[in-house]
Amino acid sequence: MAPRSSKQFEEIREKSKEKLVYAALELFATHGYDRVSVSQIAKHAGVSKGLVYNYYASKEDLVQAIIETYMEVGEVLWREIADPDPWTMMRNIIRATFGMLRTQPDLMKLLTGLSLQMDQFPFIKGLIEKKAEGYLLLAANLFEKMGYKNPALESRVLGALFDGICVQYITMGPPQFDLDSMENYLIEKYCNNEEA
Amino acid sequence: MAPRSSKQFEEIREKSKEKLVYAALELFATHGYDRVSVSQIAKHAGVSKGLVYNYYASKEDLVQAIIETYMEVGEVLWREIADPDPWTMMRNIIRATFGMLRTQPDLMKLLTGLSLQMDQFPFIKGLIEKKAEGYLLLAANLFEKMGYKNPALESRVLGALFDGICVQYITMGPPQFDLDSMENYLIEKYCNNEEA
Amino acid sequence: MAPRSSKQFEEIREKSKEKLVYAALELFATHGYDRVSVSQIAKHAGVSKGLVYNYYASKEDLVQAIIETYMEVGEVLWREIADPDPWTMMRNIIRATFGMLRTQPDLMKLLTGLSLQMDQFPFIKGLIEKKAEGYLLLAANLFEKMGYKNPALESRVLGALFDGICVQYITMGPPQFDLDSMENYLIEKYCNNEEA
Amino acid sequence: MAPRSSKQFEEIREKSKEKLVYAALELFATHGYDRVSVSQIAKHAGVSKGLVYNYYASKEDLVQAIIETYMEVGEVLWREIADPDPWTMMRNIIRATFGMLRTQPDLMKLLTGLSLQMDQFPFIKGLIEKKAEGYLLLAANLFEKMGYKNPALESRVLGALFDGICVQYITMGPPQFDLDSMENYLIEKYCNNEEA
DNA sequence: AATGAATGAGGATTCATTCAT
DNA sequence: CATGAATGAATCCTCATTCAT
Repeated sequence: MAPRSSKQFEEIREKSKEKLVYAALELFATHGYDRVSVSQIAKHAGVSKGLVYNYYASKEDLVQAIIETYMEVGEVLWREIADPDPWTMMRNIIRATFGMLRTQPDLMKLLTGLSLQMDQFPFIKGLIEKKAEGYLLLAANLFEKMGYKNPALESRVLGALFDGICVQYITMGPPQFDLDSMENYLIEKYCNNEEA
Repeated sequence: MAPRSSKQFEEIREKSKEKLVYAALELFATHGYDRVSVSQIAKHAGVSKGLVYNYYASKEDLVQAIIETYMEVGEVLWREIADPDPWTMMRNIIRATFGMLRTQPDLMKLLTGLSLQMDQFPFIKGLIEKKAEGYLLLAANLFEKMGYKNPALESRVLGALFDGICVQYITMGPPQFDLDSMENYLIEKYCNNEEA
Repeated sequence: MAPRSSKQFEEIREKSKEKLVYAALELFATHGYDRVSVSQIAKHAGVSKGLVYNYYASKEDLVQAIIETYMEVGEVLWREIADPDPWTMMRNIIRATFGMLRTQPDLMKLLTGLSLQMDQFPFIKGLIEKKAEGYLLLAANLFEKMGYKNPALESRVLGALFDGICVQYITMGPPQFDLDSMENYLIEKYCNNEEA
Repeated sequence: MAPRSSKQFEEIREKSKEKLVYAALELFATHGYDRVSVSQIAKHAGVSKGLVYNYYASKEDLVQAIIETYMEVGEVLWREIADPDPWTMMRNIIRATFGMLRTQPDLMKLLTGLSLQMDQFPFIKGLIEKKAEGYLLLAANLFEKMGYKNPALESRVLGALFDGICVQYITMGPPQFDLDSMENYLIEKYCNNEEA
């Protein structure tokens, strides 16, 4: 039997890792990090418990990998945001945020849960802080261009609103919480040139 | 030699329970329900592990007791809300909400964390749903009186904003997140008769 | 208030002890010594947990007291056994044995259970051995007078039969296991002069 | 480097389970189910505490497995019982019963102990009842063929005798309680064609 | 690369027992 | 005499992690 090429090995590795990351995200989001055992994850992913430790040094390492993996996926949405017109750019931001919620609800749920336990997960702390800072600067700048009186505060309000929508969407779910109307409302409110 | 009177016992009981509930709330809020052991709670409260089970049938029973205890405390703030003028009443609601956050940040943190695991804590589910429903009706009614076009949606937005403020205040803390300016902003925005 | 006389105290003591012993026997027999907690016993007896330790040094001390108390009660049945005629005396023994089962089923159940754990309850070991020895001598002597070929063996057989009846009566209970017909059968079989 | 084959795993599993079941039976029989901790069992078996739970969901699950395992072993003795001649068949039954006691004294002890706590161990209840019913029918039928006047009662008596012999053999042990002479006595008494 | 047997620290819970009043 | 609050050792069980194959 010819030895597998290293490329083949790489493929196998990636496939297993993907299965694991996906299964873990699903379980973590549904039941919470601490209520899910590594065994459960392995079983859900259809691999052996030991394999998890072939790829990830620890359970905590695994969450970190999950978050990095899926954040990356989500970040694509943020790349197309820039626009010379602040109202248009604001609309892009809102669209990206809601898009994130729609395409990655599990990731958002996991992140929200972990962010409440930041002292237990140091890597989360850094990540969240960096994101928040970036968003705040960006949004404040936009609000300023749009002529708002207190851009810093305004961007905080919008940030809080995004978080709140996330929490409610997570806890109440689609049937009761309607993302679409909320999104339209925000776009109408924040992206209308006449408002200023 | 005479046995203690039942009043004496009652006092002792209450004192111990208070110590426990207080210590547990603090730890749960800081580290999350699943990361705190009953031993840690007992040690933090300065009593023995076994005593916890003299008063609470289980760890879950304890959280429930915590929530009931401190909810009651917080609910006082909501009793003085009613007012014939909708703008005044809205201001009272905002004040009560922020008051809650200021006086019971630990409770809010605990509640937020648990609400993300509602399926694991059935009693939370009921509690949150009831609260949310009550708030939504009340706020929608108010917004209608204030002449808003879409009162139902508007009340959802404000609700999400409250949740978001809660999350941000919890995760970022007082130095970085300024409750006061946020409160003033909201009052100005929502409770100004001229807006309509 | 005049101090209670020591006689009154004695009466109170006896009443409490009786309540405890009775409650404990009932629970031990139903659920087994190790499955019953001192708290349960106290509650079942309607007294406080602490009182148990006023009267008995330990849980084990309590079982011992139970057994002694109720053995004494049962032993009355064995005092009237003697009779010059061996067939009559044998009938008296059988009657006494079945009487014991009928009047003290709980005691018998407790004893049977504990006798299987003799190494854990040393006092039981002594007690059982003494009883057995006494019975074996008595019965062998009787069987000899009645003309049986192998009185020692015969008395062992009857002893085993008594034990087995006890076990079956305990496990299957009155509706399915009929003590009366069994008793009559034994009397007919063993106490009939003509058999020899 | 290659993962073990499932056959290898099976062997390892079976070996560990056997060690556990054997160690547990020994301890349960000697000290009683409730007096033996899972740790003790693991230590006695020479494995870790955690391994017990790899194979058995709970301590109760373990007893059940023990009983099933060893019952099976014992039941071989009962397969060769059938015989057209009722006296011969009766002798086979007696032999099988005593054989059980001789080869599986620990199992018999465990079963006897648990049968006194049937309400705590539902699976025992079913098992015992089924066995008893089967035996009673079989024996009654035999006694009828042998011409006994009251076959049902007679089979109950013999059943009780078996139980009693079991209890006595268990509590007194081989030196004092002689199984052989008892067995011979019963065979002589019950399996002699002339008696009828 | 993949498996699952094995480990043991740690967690929730129970309970006999003590003791101040 | 009587109470029940308080203790902590011991128990059952879970689970992250290691490792031989």
